[in-house]
Formats: sequence, structure tokens, C-alpha cells
Amino acid sequence: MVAPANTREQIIDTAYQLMLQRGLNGFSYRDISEPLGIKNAAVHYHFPNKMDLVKALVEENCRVLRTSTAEFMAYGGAARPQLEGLFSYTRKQCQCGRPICMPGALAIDYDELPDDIKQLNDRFIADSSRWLTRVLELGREQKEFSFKGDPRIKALTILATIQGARQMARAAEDENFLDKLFDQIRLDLGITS
Amino acid sequence: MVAPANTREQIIDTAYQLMLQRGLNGFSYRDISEPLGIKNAAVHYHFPNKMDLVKALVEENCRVLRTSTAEFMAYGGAARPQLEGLFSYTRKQCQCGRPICMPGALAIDYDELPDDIKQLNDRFIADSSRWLTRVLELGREQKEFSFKGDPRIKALTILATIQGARQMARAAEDENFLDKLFDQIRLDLGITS
DNA sequence: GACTATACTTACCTGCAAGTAAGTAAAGGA
DNA sequence: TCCTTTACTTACTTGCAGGTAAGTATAGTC
Repeated sequence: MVAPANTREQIIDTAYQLMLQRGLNGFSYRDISEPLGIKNAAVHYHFPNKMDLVKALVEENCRVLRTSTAEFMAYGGAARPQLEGLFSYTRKQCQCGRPICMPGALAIDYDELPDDIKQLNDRFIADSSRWLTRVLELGREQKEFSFKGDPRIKALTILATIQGARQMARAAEDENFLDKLFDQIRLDLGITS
Repeated sequence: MVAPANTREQIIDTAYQLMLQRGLNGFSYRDISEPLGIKNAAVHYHFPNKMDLVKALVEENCRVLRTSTAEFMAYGGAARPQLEGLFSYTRKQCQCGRPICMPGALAIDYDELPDDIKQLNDRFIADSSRWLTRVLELGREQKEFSFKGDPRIKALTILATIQGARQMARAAEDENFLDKLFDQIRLDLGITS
């Protein structure tokens, strides 16, 4: 035993990337252990079965969301910078290997997920949409945004668009694909500047 | 040998459902052969390896697209009915088992796909967006729709929204989730009726 | 009636994925 | 110094996934 160097966290980091790149059935314990220079069973030590691991990944995802939205809100709390925070965060995430988002990665396996993971994923979606709903309400009040309909549905629509766009971006040759769709989302919010 | 009953087509039908429900790595040759009452190797006879099968499924998907859009256009060629055709077609498809769409199912495995399948999938996306672009252009000309920006980007945005929405619908308890997002898409197109 | 192609079945092989049981090395108390 | 806990490794097991090779039944052709 040389450097203890939190193995658990390294496993989560590696698995998190793999999950968003290849999906639940697209990576194995070996794919995690090999690059870390540890044995297969070491991963099982920390996460006895794969669903334990996936649960940790979804929890990690929730943690990332909280950190990010807190950061966006620190931009002064105005609507537009918060929306731009979401866009630039998404763009940044997609620069390396074009990972998709967690709900997108889990969607295909949704029926086989244990209830607790479903609930965590549902909460992630609920939390994201609640945050964005408030941003949209704020933006509409302050006349920064103009759009029709229920802010909650509009928020879910935007999140669905981003989820789909990240997946389409994997096939798109256009390097600026995501940005073009972000532009359209802005236009649909009545943002012209 | 009793009823020849096109086995190949039955395999495609079964695999098509499985693909959109569980994704490429979520089903096996056994999952196809068992319900059809044939042997594993019979599937290999028609599709020597899994990518041969996937290729046939993506081709099937392109065929379905052509049939559907031709049907929507038969509604008289006006923009609004064609858009509604897309919505009702999507709604109908999602009634049983909430399958996601083919590009969504392939997205997670995109990097491992052989080039010919990538190209078929790209063509599917190109064909869909081309069709929707024309519908949007038509609708804008005829003052049925009002939206800002490039119709092609708007079309891609709507397709991304639907792709994401179908995935989110799997987690949503709300039975009318898809319809609510369709309503929002209409609102964003300036449709009020 | 022999020959050929089609559409399978039977009976395998290989490899890997998930998971487990038992052993071990180091660290930290009591 | 012994004991316990933590964090692993070694060395398996099980099962299934994808794939193949060889045999067989039927239909149609010459």
C-alpha cells in the first residue's frame, strides 16, 4: 500500500465518464479497474454490484447539479446569466468525448432499474426543471424573456431539447451543432441580443 | 416445415421493438428467437452478426419514416396537419412500452457503430429534418406558424425536443407528458388554436 | 429421380461480464 | 503485542452473449 489516494472517488470518476459515453450496459468492471491499475474485485469491494455503482453515479450527478446551479445563481441571480451558465456548462461538458446526460443514459435501461435509482433520477429531473422553471419565471417577470405557456412545461421542453441535442451532437459533423440549437432556444425565449 | 411465414420479417419486428425498448446492448439473440419459437442460430442465419441486424433495423426505420411522411403529406400538404401528423404518430408509437426513437437508442453506442450504420442513421436524421424544415417553411409562408431563426435549425430543435421528451416520458408519471410538450412546441411556433 | 438452394436445428466454442470466497498487507488502537 | 478494521489481491464460479460448423427437412429445378 503506497498512496491511499481515494480509490472510491477514482472509481466513481472513471465510471461516471464511461456511463455517459457508453451507457449502463456499455462498460464493465474491467473497464473501470484497468485504467486505474487495480483489480476487478477492488471495484466490487466498494460497489458490491453494478446497481450500487450506478446509484453512486446518479448521486454524483445530483451533487454536480447542486454545485452547478449554485454557481449559476452566484452570477447575481439574474435570469439571463443563469441560462447562459446552463449553456456554457453543457458546452464545456460536451467538449471531451461528447458524453450524453445521465437521464439520457439511463432512459434506455429505465425499466430494469431498481426503484431507488429511478427515484434518484426522477429527483434529478425534478430538481433541474424546478431550477430552470424559476429562472424562466424570473426572466419573464423582468422582461428578459418572452415566451408563452406554463414556465414549468417550457422548462421541461428546454431540458428535453438539450438532452436530445447532446445525443444528436454525437452524430453531427458540425462542431457548432449545440451552439446553434442554443441560439434557437434563445430565439424561442424572445432573446435577440 | 409448416408455415413459412416470413421469419426474417418477424425477426426484424421483434428486434425493432427490443432495440427501442432496451437499446443495442440490452437485448440478445435469445430475446429474439425465444418469443418467435425458433432457435438462436436461425437468427444468425438471417443476420450473421449483430451489426447486420442493427443495419436492417435502421433501414426499417428509414422505411417507416418515408411511409409516415408520405402519409402526413397526403393530408393535403398543408403545414399544420403535417406537424400534427408527426405528433400523433409519435404519441401512437409511445403508447405501448414507451419505446424511444432510433437515433436516441443508437446515440449511446454511436462510437462503436460501423461506418455504414452511422451513415444510415445520419441519413435518417437528415431526412427527418429536411422534411420538417419544409413543413416549417411552408407554415411560415402561409402564416400558420410564426417563429424566429433558420427553419432548418428550428426543425432540428424540435426533433431534439421530441427525442429528449420520449426519453423523459419513460420516467414521467404524468400520462400526458408528451402532449404537454407538444403543446409547448405549438406555442413556440405561435400556434394558439 | 438426382441435384441444389433455402431455411432452418443441433450441438457446440470462446470470451467476457458479474460476482464471490478466502487470503493479505498496512494502520491504528487498547 | 495482540486485535481489529480497511482496503485491497488472488483465484476462482456461473451464466450468458455472440458466433460457428455440421447436419437435416422441404421445395423447386433439370
